[in-house]
Amino acid sequence: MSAIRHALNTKREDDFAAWYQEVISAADMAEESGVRGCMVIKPWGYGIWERMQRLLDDRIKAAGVQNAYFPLFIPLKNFEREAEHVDGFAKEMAVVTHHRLITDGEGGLIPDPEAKLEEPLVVRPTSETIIGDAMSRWVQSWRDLPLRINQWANVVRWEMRTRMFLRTSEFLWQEGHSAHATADEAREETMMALEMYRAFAEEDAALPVIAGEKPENERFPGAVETWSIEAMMQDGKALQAGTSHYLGTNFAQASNIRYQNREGRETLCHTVSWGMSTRMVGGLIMTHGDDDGLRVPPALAPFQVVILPMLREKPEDEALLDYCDKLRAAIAGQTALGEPVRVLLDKRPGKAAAKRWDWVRKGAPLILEVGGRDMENGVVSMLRRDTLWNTETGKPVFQNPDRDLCAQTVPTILSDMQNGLLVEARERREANIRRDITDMDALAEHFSREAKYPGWVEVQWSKPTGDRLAKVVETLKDLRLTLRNVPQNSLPADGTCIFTGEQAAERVYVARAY
RNA sequence: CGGGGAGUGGCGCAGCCUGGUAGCGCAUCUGUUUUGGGAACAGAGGGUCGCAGGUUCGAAUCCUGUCUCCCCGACCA
Repeated sequence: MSAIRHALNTKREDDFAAWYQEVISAADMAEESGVRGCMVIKPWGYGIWERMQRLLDDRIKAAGVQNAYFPLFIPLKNFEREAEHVDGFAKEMAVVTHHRLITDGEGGLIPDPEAKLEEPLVVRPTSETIIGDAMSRWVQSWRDLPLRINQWANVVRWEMRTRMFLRTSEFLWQEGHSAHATADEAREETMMALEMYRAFAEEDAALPVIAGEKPENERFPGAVETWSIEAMMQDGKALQAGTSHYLGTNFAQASNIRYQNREGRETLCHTVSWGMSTRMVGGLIMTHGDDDGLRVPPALAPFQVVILPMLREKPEDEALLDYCDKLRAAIAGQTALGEPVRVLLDKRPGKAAAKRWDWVRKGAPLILEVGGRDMENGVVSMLRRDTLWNTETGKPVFQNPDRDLCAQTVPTILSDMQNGLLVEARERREANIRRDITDMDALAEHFSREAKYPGWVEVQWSKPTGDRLAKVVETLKDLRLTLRNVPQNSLPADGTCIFTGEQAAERVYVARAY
């Protein structure tokens, strides 16, 4: 077995945080902007986000939800209406107080004191209040319900500590908002969104997730119930990858969203909100990345196949390019995962071998290198990103299929790869979940070990509330652990609560989290 | 926001303690020879040392302030 020369300098097992950052820069996904907590998303990173948008947006529209757009700025008083909401977000809001700059006389600019806003505007951290305002105008009658809206937008939360994609001051997301006549209907919508996220994560992003309800202490500020999908990263930590909230009538009350029912009585609506963000890109990296960079699931890859002609800057290049272009056209004519295959013929000058490693780091699923000898034999040299190395020789594994057959097999390979990434991630997750820990000592022991991948623990608990829950949360905090969610469809509880010793009510996941 | 570390050509770093002509590696450009698996050699270009003040004849270096990034914590749908 020969040593493999990986495409990255940092290995996951040596320094996971450093590895994560190296993937982002080596795969050319994003970079620091110089503005605190804000990043520049580069074409490859943004292309992946665009794919996520496309696929999730298709699901949103298929569910009958319509897109709209609401303002970036929210009057401060909108926020004051929902007390818990204020508490939850007040500490992390960007505020606009002036609308004009003047020179300070020393070559600089300062806000013009004369141009102070009567009422400050906050930059939206989420849009419940401003959309609630609109909903209060749009909803009059029971016939206007349900009202189901989604917006794709940027939001700002002034976070203390930021990490690219995982927690940035400004991030991109979609937020769905709906108003319903009844609690049952609103809860059904909450679950619809949760299921949509689960399906998107698993089918499109190849990210296995646990869908479940967040405990009381982890609820969205102002929500009655918060549900999430949780994914396990390769370092064993949990990442909340999407949330769906049943808001009861709290926000309807605050924004005055009422309708006249069939009996003519004024009635409060029940509202719902749900969101998924660019954080998903971070989850993708930490789930599918390896020591050679990112591996993009084919459904999300901006380019699923990259063709690299081995150009020599000589007259014969023309014939080679022609050969490659026929290959490109044949592949582009194929359908994989329900869409035309996205293929790039990378004609940039430069050595094919150097470009190959660029695309490996970016995680393009299939790389096809084509040289003069391939052309003579009517074949291509194919490299699969998911099975890159021959561990015996320490060299990349090239296959040499016939050019025309190759085009036809691309869809199968891509769909195998899509499925393979999901299976691999799911197996890794299952191998790192413990379900046999029943007392706090064992829990502490499990997470105190030097183990690189402590993973998650599913425990049984009595679902305490209020102060008793606060005590549990405090205990877990000492172990740097958090309650993740109570999975749907889990086995009923049959033991005692690991925290209180009482009869258990349900099962809940405990993990370190991002 | 607390503790720690760091900002010097595109990237990674040395120089700072003890002030005196801004350096190295990679990358880039040009040339030559190579080239079917991450090329070699030679030459060249590129930086007012994060920013703003101060001390000094002289500041990357010393002092003050400030911004940004990384790690740990606190915080965080």
